[in-house]
Amino acid sequence: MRKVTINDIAKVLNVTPSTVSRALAGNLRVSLKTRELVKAKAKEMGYKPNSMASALRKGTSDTIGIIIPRINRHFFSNIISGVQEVLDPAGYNLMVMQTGESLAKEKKAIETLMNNRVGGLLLSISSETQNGDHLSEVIQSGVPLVQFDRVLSEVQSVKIVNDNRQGAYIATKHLLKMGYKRIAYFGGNPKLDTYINREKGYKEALSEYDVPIDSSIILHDTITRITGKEAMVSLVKKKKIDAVFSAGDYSALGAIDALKQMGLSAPEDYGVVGFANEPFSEIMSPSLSTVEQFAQEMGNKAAVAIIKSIKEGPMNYIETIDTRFIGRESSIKS
Amino acid sequence: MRKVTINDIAKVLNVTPSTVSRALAGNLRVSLKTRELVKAKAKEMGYKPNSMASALRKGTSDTIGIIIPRINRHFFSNIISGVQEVLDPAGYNLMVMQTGESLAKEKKAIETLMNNRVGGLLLSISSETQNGDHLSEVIQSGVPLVQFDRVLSEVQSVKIVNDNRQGAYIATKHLLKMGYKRIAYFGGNPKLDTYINREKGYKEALSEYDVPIDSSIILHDTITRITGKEAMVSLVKKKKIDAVFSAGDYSALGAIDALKQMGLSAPEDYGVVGFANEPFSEIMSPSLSTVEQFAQEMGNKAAVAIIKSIKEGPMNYIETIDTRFIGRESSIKS
DNA sequence: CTGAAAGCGCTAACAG
DNA sequence: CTGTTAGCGCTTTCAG
Repeated sequence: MRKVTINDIAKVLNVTPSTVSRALAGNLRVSLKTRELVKAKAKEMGYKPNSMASALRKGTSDTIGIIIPRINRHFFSNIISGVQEVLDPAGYNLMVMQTGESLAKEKKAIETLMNNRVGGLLLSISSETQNGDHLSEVIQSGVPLVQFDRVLSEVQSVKIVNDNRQGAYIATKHLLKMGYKRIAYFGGNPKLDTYINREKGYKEALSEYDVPIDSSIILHDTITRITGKEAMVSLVKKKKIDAVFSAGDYSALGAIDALKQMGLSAPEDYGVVGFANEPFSEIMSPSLSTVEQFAQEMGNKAAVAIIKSIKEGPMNYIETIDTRFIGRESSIKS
Repeated sequence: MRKVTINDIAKVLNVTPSTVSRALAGNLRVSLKTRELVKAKAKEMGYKPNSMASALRKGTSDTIGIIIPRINRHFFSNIISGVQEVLDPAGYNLMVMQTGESLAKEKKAIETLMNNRVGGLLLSISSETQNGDHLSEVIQSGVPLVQFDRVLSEVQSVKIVNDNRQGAYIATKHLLKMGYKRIAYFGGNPKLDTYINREKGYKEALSEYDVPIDSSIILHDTITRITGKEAMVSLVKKKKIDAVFSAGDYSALGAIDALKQMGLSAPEDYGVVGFANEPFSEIMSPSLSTVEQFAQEMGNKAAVAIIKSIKEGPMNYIETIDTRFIGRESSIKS
């Protein structure tokens, strides 16, 4: 049972393949009558277009590639969801690649996607990625690129990012308003823009409240539950702080683990605020104050941008998405 | 800057495209010397194979399609991760489609994937899907199919499933061992095999302990946090139960919400066990006893199966993955 | 061991 | 409004 092609339809209808192709594409240059005739026959014969053939001929496909560090992270899977929300009705498909935070895998993913002649590329770099050397091929080939969340500022492309500075700023300010004064910062990879900006926002809030910045309570690579817990134990023992703003919910959770273990509690003894609004943050006890990032929205915007770039050619601008502070038990003193 | 093709390389080297093609593919019928020569030249010229052209010619691609209800569910994103773990080193790519639990979208996803001439199809059906009519095209075309987690038993294909019966059985048995006697069941869509089997396991355990099965405390479509909470409130008020085995962690969480709201607690007043080992289940308070499903492993197995089916032709067998019970605070009386 | 030739299925000038 | 022609880039018989 060979697949039916446009040639088969053409023969049956005594027209040429071109006409069938045009009719199927809804080209107005073919008469309404033949258009409908062709479409009906195609359906009747069970015709399925061959995307490969079309893509080969056109030199580009309706598939968009997306590269992310890990798919099983709530934030990223929601972005994907948001991307598909837009791509799907527009007739584009998504090919998903994960880097697992490895630059080598990122390079390979880009290569594979380019070999597949994707119509566009959505990228959130791995934590190992330091520059855009491996993207030159993409740029030169003219395949539109949209970076999101973790972006390389040096690379020309649309960039969709959270306002990490603003999010950290309001979170820290909230702690200050609540009366906490010696607020530690738990950050991630200090080379990533994401964390650089969160630290910036944190410092900005402190300065605004004339709280001196103490580098001994500003910690990097303290972003997991374990490292957050260890850091908290140490800081509490040294009596250095009365609150933590953590650039991630997991390390904030670790901080709360530490408090519980030491017989202390939030918000009474120490204030704790996280970042990301992970699902567990609402459910844990005490519930965790945090900063919500609109992943779905980021996905939507990235998708809209890539479609626009495909249609109108590569663009180059930054779009920033506001975050929202969510006050919960861990930081609100009654 | 046009892309360099196999013809370009052939010209430069004064050989034919066939030879280049063969050399690049590592065909042993071409001399080692030319093979290396071609490869070197290809690299030098920045040759990138065109997957489309190859796929068109061969009639099938190295892309595998996967269809899932929602990507932003911990369970499914972990499956994808597991799938890629295997596909990636084997040289296959993944195209991801979501149905959002809609049959119409599932049909469309299948069509798109078939139009893209995927080499194989991984599928976990939507909750709306009742039969495999829409899969006949896949089966007939000879594209290998592997179903996972939510499967249609009538459809011939490899099927990778959790042992839902066994998971529910051990979870319920655990509650019985802890001394709970009147155990409610919170289930999902009663037409899905997944829930049918969980209910089966639940009943099996009860029978084993000579506990009569009471259909008034067996609830379906009670799988969200909200519905779980409502159901729990109602059952507690009626004094019908002393424990719940919930076929999902969210509804178990809802049950605990209900208890808290009524000034009751687990495990003292009521025992609660969930299913899925969602990340929050460990973090919430009381921590939730639950059944762990090995999503990553399921992904691995599905990927292995699809590769095997691609190489050796469609197969038809069921593979069951054991689940593991995790006892936590919500059900362990001291 | 290499070449010649054909074609996968579709689209897009160009012509009429 | 429709047909002719050519070709996207690659693989694969069939020859030699």
